[in-house]
Amino acid sequence: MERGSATAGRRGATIREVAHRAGVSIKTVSRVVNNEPNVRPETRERVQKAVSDLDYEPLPAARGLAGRRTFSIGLLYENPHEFSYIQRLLEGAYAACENTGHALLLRPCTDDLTPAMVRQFVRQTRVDGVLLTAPIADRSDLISLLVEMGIAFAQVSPRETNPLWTSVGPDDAEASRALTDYVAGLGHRRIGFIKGDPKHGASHKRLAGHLACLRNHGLATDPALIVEGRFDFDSGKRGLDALWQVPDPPTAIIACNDDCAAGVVVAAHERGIGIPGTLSVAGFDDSPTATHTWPALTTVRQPIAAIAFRATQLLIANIVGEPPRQETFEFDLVARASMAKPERLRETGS
Amino acid sequence: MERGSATAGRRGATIREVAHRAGVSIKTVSRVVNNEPNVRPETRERVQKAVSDLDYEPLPAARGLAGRRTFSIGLLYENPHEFSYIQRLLEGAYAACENTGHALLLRPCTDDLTPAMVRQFVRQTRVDGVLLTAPIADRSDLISLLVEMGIAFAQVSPRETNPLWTSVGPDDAEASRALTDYVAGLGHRRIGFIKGDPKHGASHKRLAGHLACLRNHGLATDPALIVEGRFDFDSGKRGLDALWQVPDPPTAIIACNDDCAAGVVVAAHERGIGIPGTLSVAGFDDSPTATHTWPALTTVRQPIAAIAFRATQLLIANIVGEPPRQETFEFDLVARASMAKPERLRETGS
DNA sequence: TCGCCTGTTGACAACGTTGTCATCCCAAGC
DNA sequence: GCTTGGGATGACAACGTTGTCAACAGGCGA
Repeated sequence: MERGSATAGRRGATIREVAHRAGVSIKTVSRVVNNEPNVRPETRERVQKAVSDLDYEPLPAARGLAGRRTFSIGLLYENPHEFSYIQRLLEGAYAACENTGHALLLRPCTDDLTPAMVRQFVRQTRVDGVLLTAPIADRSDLISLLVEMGIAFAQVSPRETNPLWTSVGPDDAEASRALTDYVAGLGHRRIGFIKGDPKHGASHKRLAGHLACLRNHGLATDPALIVEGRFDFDSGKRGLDALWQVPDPPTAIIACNDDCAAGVVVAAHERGIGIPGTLSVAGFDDSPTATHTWPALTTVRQPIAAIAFRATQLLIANIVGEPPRQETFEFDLVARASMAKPERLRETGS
Repeated sequence: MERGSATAGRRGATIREVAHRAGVSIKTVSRVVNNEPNVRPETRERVQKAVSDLDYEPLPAARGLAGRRTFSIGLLYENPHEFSYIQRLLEGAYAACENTGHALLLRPCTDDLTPAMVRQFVRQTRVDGVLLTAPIADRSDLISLLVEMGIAFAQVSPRETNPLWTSVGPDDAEASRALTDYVAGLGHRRIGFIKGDPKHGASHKRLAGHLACLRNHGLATDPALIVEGRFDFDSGKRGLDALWQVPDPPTAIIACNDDCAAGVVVAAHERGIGIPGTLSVAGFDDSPTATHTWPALTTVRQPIAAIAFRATQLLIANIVGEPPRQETFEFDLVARASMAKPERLRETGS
């Protein structure tokens, strides 16, 4: 029935527990943790061992209160008028936070976000909840970790929804179906499809929607017309190269997103393929890129900012005890000049 | 010599002072501030008046410590491999924060960030310092506010540096001079220039560098060749339209950034102007756009992430008492297919 | 009239850390 | 041997808020 070490369980060790284990006062632990001078190397080492043994991480709130420092800095920036996927995400999430007085802490990463990194982020910042954006939203290792840590989270555009967790996303399968339906409706019979990064749930849903729609139209699904890709410009160029080697090449290509579609457009220009005369092209997202190619891209607009806003709202609600919810957002088909009837039809049609 | 109201000065009112002024206990203030039930409407109103009179804002650290909630949520996201200006900024700033255990709090905004909004952000989050990114970096009203509040800040890519404040940015004037030098070196004599948004310091520095270089080359500076613009695609299209109406149109156009240059390229395509045959085009930034146009853009690469990283480092150093510093970063000229010798020269030259 | 319940309010103890200051110890200088 | 000084350490009081629980007032039914 000790004083300090009573709450060693879920909530993480306190400075008192570290001090007890190292056989020093809490002040000395504080000195070691803050790299202050005047601690015997031997003592320092002993404290450091206790710190790592107990996986101690100082509580920012306590530090801030006692030390009159928050260890946080603000980043003010002005969004340009047209902005990228991630900026739209931040915009929506920030707006939701602003309404409720919550702060938004970023954790950008490149490919290899490990559970250990997420764990450290959560332990260090002590955020109340976490927003998991695609493709991270589908990382089951991270989800298990958060569940285990008891941290609320919300998935933005996950591959699969789960009634246990809150998630918000576009209806990618339906959007893809609508786009393919539009393309087939123009008279295209051989439609190429460039897949997205398999890490993203959207890639699979868009492919599924596409295939389902082809079946509805009674069109054969030639496997040669479905090629690998990523959500970037280069994969679009490679995609066109691959599709143009097919004996009977497509008259239209649906790329996994606008950046990829832009790659198709540029690669087509390089080969002297007329757009939309010889080849029609479409993308997804209605990103700035979509109107910056020549000709401008037919695409599907997803309300990313609104999705992030809603996900953040639901996350905050979940933190204060509301049950998790799953929501889906509407999309808009945006027809532009990159997509037209196939040449044969146009010649005979009018 | 009262207990609670001794520190009413700089640091902001505490709950105790509000309670004293409203003639209630601190607990009742807490209830009102947190919208808890069971407070007489009359009492609630009295407290609210005291809150606004004293401009009271609860201290997040104290709240977090007492209430076991941080009122903050984390946003995890994966940067695509090529990313925009702001994403590069965030990337650099986050990396610097990560090294020191600081948290990064966002404050995105659209055009109209007022001092009141910044004040509220700082009061609410209690950040130790603020990163001011272009174009906000040049807002003297915001700078005065921060100085007055005693909040450390660092400017990223400001128009002017000041030995009193820390600032980090690219050498825009020199970069612009180098680019114009390169263009003139190819033999272009009539060079169009599309200005950037006048809110950005970079716009002025780039124009100044351009003009200085023209003088060096002994080229006349035809005012008709300098047109207004913004840092976006549409202003590039408008810029080309304007420059193409000049009696003796330019053989090369330098746009304020890559998005703008992309607009020039697309507008040129629409008019059937060959690039780089009839018209050469260059941009600034080496953004993803630069390689997504056809042909790819000659541009100047600025190490935005590195700049943001360094600015954040210096800001944190400044917070702990280091003197402010001003630093400038190197640039790289990136030559691509959108820029070549003017046609006349090429015909006679080889 | 007496309880009892419910709505309102406040006193006080956390919360986990850092700042301040006192104490102790040891080596160096006289 | 005694003093002095400084490095190492700890006791204790903040820091500003929320949670807990007790106290109190007033309305209502018995």
